[in-house]
Amino acid sequence: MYREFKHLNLPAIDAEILQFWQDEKIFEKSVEQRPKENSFVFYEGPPSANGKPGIHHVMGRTVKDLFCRYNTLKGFRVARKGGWDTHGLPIELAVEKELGITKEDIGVKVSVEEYNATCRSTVMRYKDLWEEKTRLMGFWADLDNPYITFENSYIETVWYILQRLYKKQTADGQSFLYKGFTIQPFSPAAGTGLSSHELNLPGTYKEVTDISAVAMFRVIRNAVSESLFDSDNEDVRILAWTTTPWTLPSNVALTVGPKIEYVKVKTLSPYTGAPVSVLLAKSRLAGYFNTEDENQSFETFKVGEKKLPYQLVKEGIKGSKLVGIRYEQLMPTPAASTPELEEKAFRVISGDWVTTEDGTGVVHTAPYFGADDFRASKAAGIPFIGLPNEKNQDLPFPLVDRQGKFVDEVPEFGGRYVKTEYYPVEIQKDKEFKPTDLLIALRLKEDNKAFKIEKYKHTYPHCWRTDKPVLYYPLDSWFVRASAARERLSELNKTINWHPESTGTGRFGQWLDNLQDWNLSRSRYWGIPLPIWRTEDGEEEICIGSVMELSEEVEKAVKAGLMGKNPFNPTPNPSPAGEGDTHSNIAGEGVNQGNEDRVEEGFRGDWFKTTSPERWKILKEFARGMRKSQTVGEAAMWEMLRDKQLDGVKFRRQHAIEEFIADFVSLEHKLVVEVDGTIHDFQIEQDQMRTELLNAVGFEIVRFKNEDILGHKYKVIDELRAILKKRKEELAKIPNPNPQGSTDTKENDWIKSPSPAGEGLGVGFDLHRPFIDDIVLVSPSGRPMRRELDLIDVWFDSGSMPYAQWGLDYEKLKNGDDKPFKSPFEVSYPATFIAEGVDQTRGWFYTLHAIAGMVYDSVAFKNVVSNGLVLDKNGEKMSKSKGNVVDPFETLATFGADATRWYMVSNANPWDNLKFDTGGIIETRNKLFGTLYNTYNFFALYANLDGFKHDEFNVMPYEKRTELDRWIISKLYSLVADYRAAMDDYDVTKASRAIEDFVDEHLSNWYVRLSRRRFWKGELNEDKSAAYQTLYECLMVTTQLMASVAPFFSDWLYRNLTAPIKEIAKAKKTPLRHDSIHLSDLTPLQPFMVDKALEKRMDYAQRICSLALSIRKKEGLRVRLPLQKILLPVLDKAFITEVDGVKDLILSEINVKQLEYVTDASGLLKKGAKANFKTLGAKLGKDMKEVAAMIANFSNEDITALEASGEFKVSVMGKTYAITPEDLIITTEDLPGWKVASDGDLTVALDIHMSDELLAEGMARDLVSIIQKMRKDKDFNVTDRIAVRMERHPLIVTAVEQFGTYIKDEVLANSLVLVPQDEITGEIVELNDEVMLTMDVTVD
RNA sequence: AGGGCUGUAGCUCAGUUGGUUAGAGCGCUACACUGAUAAUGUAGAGGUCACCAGUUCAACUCUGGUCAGCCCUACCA
Repeated sequence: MYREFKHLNLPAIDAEILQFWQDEKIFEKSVEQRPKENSFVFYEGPPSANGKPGIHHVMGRTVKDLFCRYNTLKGFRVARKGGWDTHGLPIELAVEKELGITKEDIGVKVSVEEYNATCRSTVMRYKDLWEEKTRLMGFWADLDNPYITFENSYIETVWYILQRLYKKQTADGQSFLYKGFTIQPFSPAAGTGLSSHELNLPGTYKEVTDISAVAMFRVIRNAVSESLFDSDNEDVRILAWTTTPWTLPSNVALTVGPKIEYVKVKTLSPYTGAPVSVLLAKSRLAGYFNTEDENQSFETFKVGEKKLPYQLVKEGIKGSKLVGIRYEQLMPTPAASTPELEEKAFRVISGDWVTTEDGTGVVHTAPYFGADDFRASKAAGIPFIGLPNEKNQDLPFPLVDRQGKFVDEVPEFGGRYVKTEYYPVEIQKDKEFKPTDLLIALRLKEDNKAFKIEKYKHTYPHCWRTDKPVLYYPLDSWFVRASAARERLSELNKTINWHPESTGTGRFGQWLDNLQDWNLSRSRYWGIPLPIWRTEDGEEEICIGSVMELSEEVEKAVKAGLMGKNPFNPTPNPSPAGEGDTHSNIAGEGVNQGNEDRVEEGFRGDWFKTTSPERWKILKEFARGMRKSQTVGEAAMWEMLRDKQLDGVKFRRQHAIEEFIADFVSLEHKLVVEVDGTIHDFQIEQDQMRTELLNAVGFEIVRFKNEDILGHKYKVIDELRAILKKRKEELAKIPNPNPQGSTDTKENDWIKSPSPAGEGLGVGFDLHRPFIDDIVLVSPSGRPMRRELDLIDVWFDSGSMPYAQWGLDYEKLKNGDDKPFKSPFEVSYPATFIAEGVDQTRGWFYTLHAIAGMVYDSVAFKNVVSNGLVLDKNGEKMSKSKGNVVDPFETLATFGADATRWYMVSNANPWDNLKFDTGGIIETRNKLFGTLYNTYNFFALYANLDGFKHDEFNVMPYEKRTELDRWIISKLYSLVADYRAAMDDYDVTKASRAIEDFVDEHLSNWYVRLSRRRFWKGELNEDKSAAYQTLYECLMVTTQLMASVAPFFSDWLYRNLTAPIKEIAKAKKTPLRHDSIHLSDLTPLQPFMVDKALEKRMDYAQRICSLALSIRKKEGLRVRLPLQKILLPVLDKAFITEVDGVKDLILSEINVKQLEYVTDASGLLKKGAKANFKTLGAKLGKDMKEVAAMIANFSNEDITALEASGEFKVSVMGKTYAITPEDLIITTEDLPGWKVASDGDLTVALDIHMSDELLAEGMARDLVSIIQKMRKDKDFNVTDRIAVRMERHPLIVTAVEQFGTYIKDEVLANSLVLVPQDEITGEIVELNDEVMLTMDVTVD
């Protein structure tokens, strides 16, 4: 039996199928049953579980899931390893908000350890919700073994990638990973760079009034500039405007817009009256000159007057013509002068970004203090101005230091702050005080270098913390030299199949073409540390590529005495020199046996115990609270001790030891430093006891009072130094008190943070800060190297995912494998397909591409679908503040996953923004799922009645089936072809719409409607069996095609359809043996099943029926009333054969007795002709219109003549054209005397004359209809036989007499009796609006 | 500011290499059908294809510009 259902309940289906998938491990099977070597590689872009999943994630993941499922059906093995993105600013910000701290407080109020531990616990906060959503929406991914970006194995693989970049060199020997600088927002007041996020905080941009200056740069006369000079002694200057006069000493270039038109104006210097010729953009003239003053006398001008006479002497100078002109440096700093600068700088260069909205159309360019300036100068090969830098000849120190002061070498202004706000308030208020910008402006005036000095109001960014202006300033960063790979990346991109294409060529392609170096550095805490260790002077450095390598380097450092112990024990790869082993294997062994001076750092071994883990936890909580309420003295002390400031000794703050919390403690020196606030005066006894107990476990205690610290800082430090030295010596003498203990280092060792389970090296050691910062390596020359404190951009994390998701394989690494990643990397690279939001274009898409391109000269993905945003139904972005966010759980629970998924991909292309409207889901549910469900139920109902069971071994050959059957089969396989083509092209919208169309238009509304009779009429004969088989096949194939987008419903339907034959199918291993549709093989293309001619025929039938029905409608002739004849004008010979094939269908559908064709010969047709513009256009050109009008006026005879002769000549304006039948579209306009309707080239005419017989038959049908209705109202079973008695009404007598048998047959009546009116009881029914009659229907 | 996407019926969307009646579904109005019935059919109303200019015999379609919405990037002398 096939299962039958009362109502469609998609959420219930979801639940049933989810359970089934879980019980039977369908996902796992669907992957594993496919051969490994036939892999379709998918990469999951890792989401962050830090935020709750939204409805847009359902969108993104639907796209991902459906192509994976589709390719699974196609026979590919599609592994989908899940992943989690765990680093990054959003997480840090969330943690900071939670802890109530700012970035500045990290390491002060909260230790880096704690901070990172909180990050670690926060990132997975909503993991459960994510997993639940993933499950409920039917996104198949392996979430049991996800890659997690904070795990050591992930981190070390990223290191490996970084190391490859570090080792890779450009043609001219530059490393792909280098330290450089960029111009970044910088707050001298806070002494820190600001992230763009910080710059976007509200209130950052403030309106301020600055001194602006238009400076005059004197042009040097030479071959390039010659054309600008009119006379020998002419003083030609270029005008450039700035709102930051303090950057003028750093000017190295003037930037002009290449397309902007410039003019030369003869005038006088407003402040000195000296004659001068100035260059500026033509459109900016009005900003500096008044037309009234044009050509006024120069003689009468006096300095200080407003009316400045001028003369326009040269126009039409394109900016590009000015490029290369040299000028005199405006404000030289002799100490900064170099031959290179003199040779290459102080030139006019070109920049597209120059505008003429403000200023003079010439931009003063000081590369150290503006990002655009920096780029433009670099591109033009202009050196930067500044003081000599021994370490890097190419990059001198800027003329402004990090405090925001001019360096001393700057004449006249050295030592001055560049912005007024940086001065203490008292100084700013001083009457004599003048802003530096003003002083500079005055100097320019005096030197005849200023054209206009004025106050200027504009918005300027301010540091949100100090409220003081921000400077753009060069800051150190590590970069990936992506610009060196620009062309190659661009080339590789052209091989990628983008959806939509425009993203690949447009947004992404253009971005690649203008690729800048990738700034990797982030001065943060929670992220992957940069694996570069450097000596203090930066001369020696090492880039680490694995934990194994790090371990080896640590071994060297241990031997050199820079590290106490290697935390990466056991070393799988012992250092070649055997002696290293003695003090690296077993904890505690040998470390402190002599050799006292080498111990400077952490990892002194495990011989000290602090307190029990349980107790420690409680104390830690307590200590955290204490940190927040520290005393002034404690704060001051911490300022001195933190970050190993005191001789590199690591101090911990508020650390728990045994039962106590020590204010400060150096564990390696076993020294506790207590700072006594006022409360200690009242608890002398407790303090005493505490001291004794701590002494007992080997700690020494020093106490300071608040006032000691506040008053005599340096004395305190000196004292501490002395004590530390003493402690060191003492400790060296004490043998290890607990050599056997602490083997259980995982539990006890505070060094180790809760590191996730991993494998291999360094388990238990967290590669994050601060722990990694404790590792000191030794340089080849024997000097200590410390880690560069930067973290890397989290985008690098996710871009490394193709490699890091598997981790490093040390065997391969040792063998020098080029791609030393664990299996199954070799069959998992590059990705065949990825999908992500379009906002990832410059995010994940880029980082994947860039890393793969630079590291392996390969693409990382071959096909990519970028999906758009999910907006609310009004097209507005969803946001919590607007309250228009859609809860994905609610949506899934209400409508089910399938309808939601289907709606999302079919309503609009995934890459277009989706206006999410639940109304659309309802529509999808009703139209597609409802229809299909009805169709299935219809099938199940009758199949069960007839005892039909699909038999794979006894299928009727297609050629034996009816026209209608063969038609729907043809349509079905046309759909298969269209669907596969669209899906192979990653166009799921097209594919899903094709299915909708098939199900609704063809299967339900045509095939099932016309076949209904076959299912419920008569015994299970051949024809009926064919109908079942055909419908079964349609349902089966359709549901499989739907399986990718609607995995639940399709599996449910598949299981219902196959349940009755599952046993046999399994036994005989037929295609239907699979338990789940997701394990089946996609229906192959069946070109032989597709019969386009048949489809065309049926299309005729559908259109003819539609036209005939519309005539009936117009004439008020109900369909039950049979008509005698339909006439079809014949336009070409094939038409007759084509329509003949579907003649019976048409006749029964529109209830007409016969069909006749009318040809020209009949003389009945009235034809019309229209120009076929497509063919005529080329022929006629301009005469098109006239000829078209002529053709429209063709008479019947003209057309007939043309058709007969095959040619017709028309002449227009003296030209003669030959028109062939192909140039005309001939239609039948009318059949005089008939009721006619037409659609395009198709016309039908109906004979609407009635006869008694037709009327009787119509009446019989009306009776059938009314009896059927009564059967239904009375809830009879479909198979019940009945007895019918009805009133002998005069209008029905003929019908009953002539068509009695027919009626009985139709309504399954054993008897049909006409009874006089007064003898009948029963219901009074209304027959076709005319007749009221009494009727009695009972089960017989 | 730069780059990208989108703009077609009240709503959601199709619209092939330019070709003369610009389509579908929903919604609305009217009617019909009824052994799929919380379905279905037919008909109707509803469009300056965002706007302007150009190319062309012919533009929703191609080109340029404008406007609006959104996304990404950048923040300016």
